[in-house]
Amino acid sequence: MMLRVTPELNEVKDIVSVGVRNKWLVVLVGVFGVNYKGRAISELSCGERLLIIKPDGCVLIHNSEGVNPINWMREGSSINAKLDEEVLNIKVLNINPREELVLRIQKVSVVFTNGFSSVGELRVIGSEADMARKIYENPSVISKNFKPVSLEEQTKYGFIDVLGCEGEDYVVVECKRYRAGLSGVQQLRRYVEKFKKARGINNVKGVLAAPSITKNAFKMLTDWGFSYKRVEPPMHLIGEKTVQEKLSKFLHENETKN
Amino acid sequence: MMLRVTPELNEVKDIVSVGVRNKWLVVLVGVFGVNYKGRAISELSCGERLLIIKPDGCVLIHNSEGVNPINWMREGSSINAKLDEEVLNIKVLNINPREELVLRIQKVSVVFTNGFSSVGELRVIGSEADMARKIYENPSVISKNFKPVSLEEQTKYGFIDVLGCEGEDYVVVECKRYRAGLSGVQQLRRYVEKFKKARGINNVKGVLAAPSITKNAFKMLTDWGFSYKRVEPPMHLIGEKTVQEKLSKFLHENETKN
DNA sequence: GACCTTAGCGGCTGC
DNA sequence: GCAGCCGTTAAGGTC
Repeated sequence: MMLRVTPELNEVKDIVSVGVRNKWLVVLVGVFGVNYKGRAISELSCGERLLIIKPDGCVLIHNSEGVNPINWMREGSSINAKLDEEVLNIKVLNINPREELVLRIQKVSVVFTNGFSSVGELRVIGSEADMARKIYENPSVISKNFKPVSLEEQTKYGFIDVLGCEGEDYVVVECKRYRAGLSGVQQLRRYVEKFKKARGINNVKGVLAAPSITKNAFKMLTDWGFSYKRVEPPMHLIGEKTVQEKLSKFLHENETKN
Repeated sequence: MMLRVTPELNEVKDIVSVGVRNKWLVVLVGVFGVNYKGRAISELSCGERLLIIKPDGCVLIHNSEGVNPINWMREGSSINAKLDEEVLNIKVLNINPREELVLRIQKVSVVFTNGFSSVGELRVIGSEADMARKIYENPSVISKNFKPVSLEEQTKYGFIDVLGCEGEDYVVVECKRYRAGLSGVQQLRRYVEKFKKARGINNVKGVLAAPSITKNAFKMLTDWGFSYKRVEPPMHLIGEKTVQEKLSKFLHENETKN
């Protein structure tokens, strides 16, 4: 590990270079400005910021606020530090897409680099796919006679979350985890139209399943003859205990399956 | 500033607490696992990771790879560190939406906290709005007779990027900065239909302007009687010099306007 | 590789 | 506050 507090810029250059060459993690707090040219152009004037260079070569520049970086480069970039007079210039290059980031570092309060390799797996439950699965397993939330047929069925025009039957009719279900908006209604419309055309039939219903729906979306939906079904997503404001039980259950099931 | 290398966990607790209380930046590299409960549920097993707590209270947990954090909490969270036996537990709470993040820290290689306040402004050019402006100012990229009427008409009939006329007809233009897909076609369709209905007219054309278009999207577009116009976005693979000129020009114009 | 989708999307703008 | 939508969107899956 290498670490310096309020270092000279040539020391910073060395630490950054070593970190990058060894594919270590580099963290730097200092005063610098940033220029980006690539998919867009941006100019960020000088200020105190946090620079992170990860082992995979991606670069993050963070402000004092917010979850997202104010500037960044994706993995696989080439990184080069050069001391020009009173400024340490770090140039980050990517090909495909061709883009370039230049940092003009004036002052550094801390910099360090260290070997860094994350292991460990992230497991998430509560996605939209989980919601479709919930409907597939509890078809009565759509209607008494709804019989699900397929889940996440791929078509040329996107994939249908749940497809099923209701008596003589087909039913296409589009799920939204949160309040459904216009685009969800249009997705549903697209799937229903394509399904009708592909099968040469007309008895296809469309259902939008979501915990709630915007006013405009509801109007559009009913204008087109579709219907809305209120369905709570798998993880909507459920209490501590339930969550714990669900998580344990999920993890257990997952482990026994593998 | 406070900084420690391979500290004891009680020292870590103190540094984190001081940093959070003072609304400083906190950076920590160590071995820990993470549990999240809120909009979804996730479990991240133990591994070496980077923790950042920003002055605004948002929390980022980064892996050795990728631009995005593997776990995070948005600003305004309450943060509490507690030492339980051999583990330092940091609990982060947010209300609205109610969510909770728990870190189980086992080992720390570096931790520091420091005052941190970013100033400086980010200016970006090359967005979709810039593309609409480009079309508005160079209407011939749509067609010889195209006469733009309004730009980013964001309220009346939806967010129409560019609205214009072509002889007797109205033309609705939807822009995409990158290869246009199905959703872009649907947006266009929605705007055209809305516009027709609002005006009670039928002579409305729809044009999708983008550097390229997917095969399916093109089929859908033509099926519905709309057309595609290849338009390069403002910043597509342009050379160094051009970029510099554009940026200077843009900045200059912007400054003289203000 | 093209294509389509979701995301604990984030963030912004307009009402 | 809601609603709609862009993003240097990113990341993941299927065909």
